[in-house]
Amino acid sequence: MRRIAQPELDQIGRGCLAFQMRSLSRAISAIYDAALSEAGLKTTQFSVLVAVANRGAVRPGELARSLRMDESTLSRNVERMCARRWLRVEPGSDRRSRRIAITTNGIDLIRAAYPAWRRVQDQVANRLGSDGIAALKLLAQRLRHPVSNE
Amino acid sequence: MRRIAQPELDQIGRGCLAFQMRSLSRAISAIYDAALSEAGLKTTQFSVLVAVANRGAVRPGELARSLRMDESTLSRNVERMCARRWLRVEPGSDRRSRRIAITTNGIDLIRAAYPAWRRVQDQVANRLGSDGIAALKLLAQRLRHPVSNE
DNA sequence: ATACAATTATTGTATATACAAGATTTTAAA
DNA sequence: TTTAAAATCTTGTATATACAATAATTGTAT
Repeated sequence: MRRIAQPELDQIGRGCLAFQMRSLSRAISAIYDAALSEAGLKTTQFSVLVAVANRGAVRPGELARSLRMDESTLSRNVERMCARRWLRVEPGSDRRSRRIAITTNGIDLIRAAYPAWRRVQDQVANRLGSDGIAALKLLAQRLRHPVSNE
Repeated sequence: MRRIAQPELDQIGRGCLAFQMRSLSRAISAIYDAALSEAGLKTTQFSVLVAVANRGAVRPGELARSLRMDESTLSRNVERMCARRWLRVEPGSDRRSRRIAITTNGIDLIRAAYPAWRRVQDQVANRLGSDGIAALKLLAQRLRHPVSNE
């Protein structure tokens, strides 16, 4: 088994694309979480809340696909948000499926959190610049649609 | 309190920069985790392992800063990795500080995981393209160093 | 009709993450 | 030197995340 040289190790550490992306995610999430904390919720919760408000009563699986989130992850998130009366789960058309709906409390919470979200969104957008925003879009596209010729 | 219109809601959902970044992080982490699972570790663990191997015995706080990770987060990660005998915590110069070191097992694990990491790194790099990689770098720079004129 | 496959969602278990609150130890100030 | 402040880590608590396993229901093939 070959030895891994020191310069190579350094390249691995700083060069790992997953690490870089996770690092960015942590950084940006911290900024948003700090801004949204005054409204008493987290970034992910805000996203889920808005998604449900946007789509009306929606099946868990469908919502998870839409948010590109694992079903079980969403399930746990919804669980917490139901406990807080921001969401509500109703029986679905099928007896195995369900429908997630937003409550009046949830709608109020979106309204209450919106100013803080707007501020931080503008602030971060400024910080990233238009090319930064474009960079984000590019990455999303590349990760969603793999290049065909390989 | 103003009502938030439907089109605006849609913009909030898909436009939230934190949400986009988290989504990317989930996507890329899933790819790396799948590749590294054959070696029995996760992306973050690999990063921490390599960082420690790279820097030699290092203080927790220093390592956390270097990885841009919360100290408590790192502490918990190290805890798990010590339980697996990949890392070891030694007394530091100070009686309040400590030094994290990699074990022989840890070094072996890096060697064992390296081929899988190399493969997935190349695969994702291909998928992102050189401009994708550049985009990632740009974002990191913008998030680390805020634009001065605002 | 019955047995098997597919759909839909939740639970078990484990890692990742971070804020706030300790617990120790050093340093600095009075 | 006694005491307050700073430094350094870990722990308490909560959320985020996902893979594998389970549970329940519906659809299908024989």
